[in-house]
Amino acid sequence: MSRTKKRSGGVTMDHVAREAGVSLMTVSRVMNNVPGVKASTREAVMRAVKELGYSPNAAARSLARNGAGRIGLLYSNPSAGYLSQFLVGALDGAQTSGALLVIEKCDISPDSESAAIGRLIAGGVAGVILPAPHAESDRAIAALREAGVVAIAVGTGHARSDAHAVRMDDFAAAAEMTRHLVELGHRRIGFIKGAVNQTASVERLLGFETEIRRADPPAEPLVEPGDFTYRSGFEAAERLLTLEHPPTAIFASNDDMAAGALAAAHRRGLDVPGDLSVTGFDDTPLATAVWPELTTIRQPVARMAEAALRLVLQESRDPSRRDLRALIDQLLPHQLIVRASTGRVSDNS
Amino acid sequence: MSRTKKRSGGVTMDHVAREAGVSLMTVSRVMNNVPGVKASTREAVMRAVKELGYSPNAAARSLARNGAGRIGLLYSNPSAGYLSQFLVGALDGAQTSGALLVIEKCDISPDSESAAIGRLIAGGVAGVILPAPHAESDRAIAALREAGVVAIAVGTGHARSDAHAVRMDDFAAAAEMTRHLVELGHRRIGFIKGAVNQTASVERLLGFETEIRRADPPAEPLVEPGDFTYRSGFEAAERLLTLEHPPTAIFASNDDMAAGALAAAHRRGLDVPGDLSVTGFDDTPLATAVWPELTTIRQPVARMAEAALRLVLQESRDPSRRDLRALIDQLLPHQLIVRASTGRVSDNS
DNA sequence: AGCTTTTTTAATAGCGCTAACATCAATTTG
DNA sequence: CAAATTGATGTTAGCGCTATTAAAAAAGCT
Repeated sequence: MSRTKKRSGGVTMDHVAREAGVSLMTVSRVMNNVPGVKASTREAVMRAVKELGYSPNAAARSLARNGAGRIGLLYSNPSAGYLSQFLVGALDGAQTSGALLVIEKCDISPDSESAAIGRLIAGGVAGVILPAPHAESDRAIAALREAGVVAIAVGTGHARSDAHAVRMDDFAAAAEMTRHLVELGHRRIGFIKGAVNQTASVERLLGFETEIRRADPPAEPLVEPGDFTYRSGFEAAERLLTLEHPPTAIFASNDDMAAGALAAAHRRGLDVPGDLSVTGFDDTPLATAVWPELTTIRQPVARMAEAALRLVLQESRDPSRRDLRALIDQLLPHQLIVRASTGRVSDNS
Repeated sequence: MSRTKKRSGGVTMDHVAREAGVSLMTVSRVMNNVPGVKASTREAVMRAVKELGYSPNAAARSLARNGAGRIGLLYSNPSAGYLSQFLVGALDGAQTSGALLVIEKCDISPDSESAAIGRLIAGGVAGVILPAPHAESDRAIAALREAGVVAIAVGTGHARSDAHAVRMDDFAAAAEMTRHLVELGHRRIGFIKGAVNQTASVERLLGFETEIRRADPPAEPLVEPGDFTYRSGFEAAERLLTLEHPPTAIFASNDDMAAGALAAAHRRGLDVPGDLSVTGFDDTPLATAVWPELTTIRQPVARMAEAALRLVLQESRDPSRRDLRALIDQLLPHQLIVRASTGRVSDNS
């Protein structure tokens, strides 16, 4: 008696149905774009929806669909830019497609990963999106497969034989970046590798080496290890810059390491790009938060997340194809972003 | 007939109840820590839960609770570090407390904000968390109030009279940072302001000025405008460093602007911290991704998000207090993080 | 013992939505 | 012209969980 309305602002399908003068089911059909509704009816429903400001209740939908449309996302790497963009993309996609994201955190240890995967499976998700580091985990993917859950690897270096993949062409992008440097006249080029357990790192290195071999006049590659952290980039650059014949350009496998290289150069009093060109990879927010702003490769992270979401949804909808395993490998376009950190090689090197 | 189990991995309360030999409702009570369950029963249920790897279905729970436990989060500012940390904190909290996060994006325009708020309300959330820029929006908070939805402002400069607040003490933190610089011997200190429409910016400036006035021997403040972007920090620093008597330290109101100041200093060939100390604010990942790493204030973003979540949940549970409006203002502790970007003032300045 | 008061447990009715089937008119066909 | 075929909509039965009410068991009182 105290509260007149059960819930403020709770517009349900029932209201819409009444307003449009149709049955509940028709509204559901319209909301899900199911064919077999007369155009005029559909329009009337749409009008009612707009009128009442109705928006479907994701929880109820997920429940009714019995888990289809509920999809998991495993993350571990709160590495600023990447995760943030990825989450935003995924959330966006979830909103649009009416999916329910179940986001599960874990750290890098295999145990923690397994536990998280277990929780996801027990939670009854239809599919799981595995970004960056987890996309390489055979164990995780095997567990998912066994449970009959669709797995999507995002950001791996190449397609997988046991899961769908959404990724970019790391090889081509690295080659493109290398060509950019070669065209600027650089012939002694340092390369800072990424974490070795990620296939994307390998592809980037391969792209670099392949393109270097093509250079005419020939170019000399100077490869240093790294692990995608700022510190490792700093240290690798220090090693490169203290060589007897230091490189005139450094190609770091990601923006964090490029920022480290930048710092190392500045510390030695080198001007970028006057004395040394530096390039990154990924185009995280960091790329434009350092000086000079980094020439880098734009990885369409948000779009990848969205694509992954769509893919899970689509694949989990019809279980028929599940075993035929027409594995999908979706490649998204990247882009070379030339900013202020690269320039023509100077004469006095 | 083809699929033996309705859904792979779908462990429901029913299973747990059967396993533990109790009724469904008892399991629910145990899961929600409702008192009135015999200890031995509770224990048996817990064992069954663990045994079966049961985890409650957030969607179903949200539905059954009729929206209580469904809480909204409005974001707009994909500014890398902050959002990422905030989301992680909120998602974490949601997981623990069994809430269902409804995340809604909008851009900075008032129209877009109103629309997003409208969707949230129509979605029947019990409360809405408003981080950084939206926390200042009177319009948004008014709309929420009117709909009877609990609003929590996060990261404002001071408590609000119309919404609960979760925040840090920007004034005290800025004063603390200023004291740090003064103690290092700096007497000409530049300050780069944050966006003027955020009260936190004002508090930080006030904290700075108050502490400056306390300095003995007296110190001279040099205040420049900024808007929390890297570029504005760069430009403000350029202005400061081209003064006839440039400052020996620059206190930027956030890390992005500090990174800009760092770049400006490097460009002029200044050594940090040898010739110039630079400090940031927030301790975003950027703080450790520049060289030298920034002395800054650690803002417990993730914890703030979690606290906000808890607060919404708690407040929305009993609507009785809703009108008494015992507004809560929860202050979370910050921390001065001293890194390599600040040092004792040099003699030859 | 017989009764009321406290615990503790069980049963029932939805929350908002969708899948699957049922219905009913408007066609088409033998 | 009755029967079979469409196309558009309506009905019914849950999805997994929680609130609420009813019931049973345990404990306290005269």
